[in-house]
Amino acid sequence: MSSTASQTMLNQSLFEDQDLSSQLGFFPIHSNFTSFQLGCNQSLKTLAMVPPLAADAPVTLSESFAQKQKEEISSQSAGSQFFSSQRSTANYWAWGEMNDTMSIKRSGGEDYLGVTAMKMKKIKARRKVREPRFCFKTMSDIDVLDDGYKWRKYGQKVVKNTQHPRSYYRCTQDNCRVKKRVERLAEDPRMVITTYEGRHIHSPSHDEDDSQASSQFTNFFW
DNA sequence: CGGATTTGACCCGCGC
DNA sequence: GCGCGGGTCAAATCCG
Repeated sequence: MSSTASQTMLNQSLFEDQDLSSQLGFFPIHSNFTSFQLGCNQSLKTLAMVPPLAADAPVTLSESFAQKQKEEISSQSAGSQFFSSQRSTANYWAWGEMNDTMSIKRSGGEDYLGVTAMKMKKIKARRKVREPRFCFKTMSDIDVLDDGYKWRKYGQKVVKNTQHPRSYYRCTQDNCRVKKRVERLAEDPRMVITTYEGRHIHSPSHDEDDSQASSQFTNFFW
């Protein structure tokens, strides 16, 4: 329960903090996902890459950097108010477009990715404001993961330099403009990349509508 | 028959 | 200004 709750918090903070300039807090690096990205307007950044394939796999990415970040963040542990203890995960390491606003924190043998602010690339002034986006990678045979919402496909496109098409979906709920796209990673077709854009104005609707008793999965991220 | 999917056309932002 | 490429539209088609 506590785990799910804070995962949801993470998700909400990603979406509500549209300019990504204020504190986003810490979140546990979860074993289900191999990467996180969040975006705003034109910018989409990789926040974290997880994990080594096996728990005992060697850490290949900038351990010294991670150590430095851990030390830095431990001196400003006030940020940990965002999330309390989480279930443990294996020994994952985070990396990404690291800058001084992102860090790794270890607490009780668990790893957290800290995002206190995002350094955005320069964003041109634009009239059209894109919805914030959230994207993750999963290893799955299934392209369209069941996330509790109902989607209608409205397009498919072959993107250059990839052999797998990208599919575009829209939430079927009236007035809900949430979109998602699904594609397979060119370098590793076992990986599915799912990108969500926007925020649902309603709760997940499965066929057998148990809206209140929604499972852990339905509110895992949104 | 109605809703979902397919798919080529169209749109539009961006870089050159 | 032009072409490229990604995103969307919508008519045709599929399917339960």
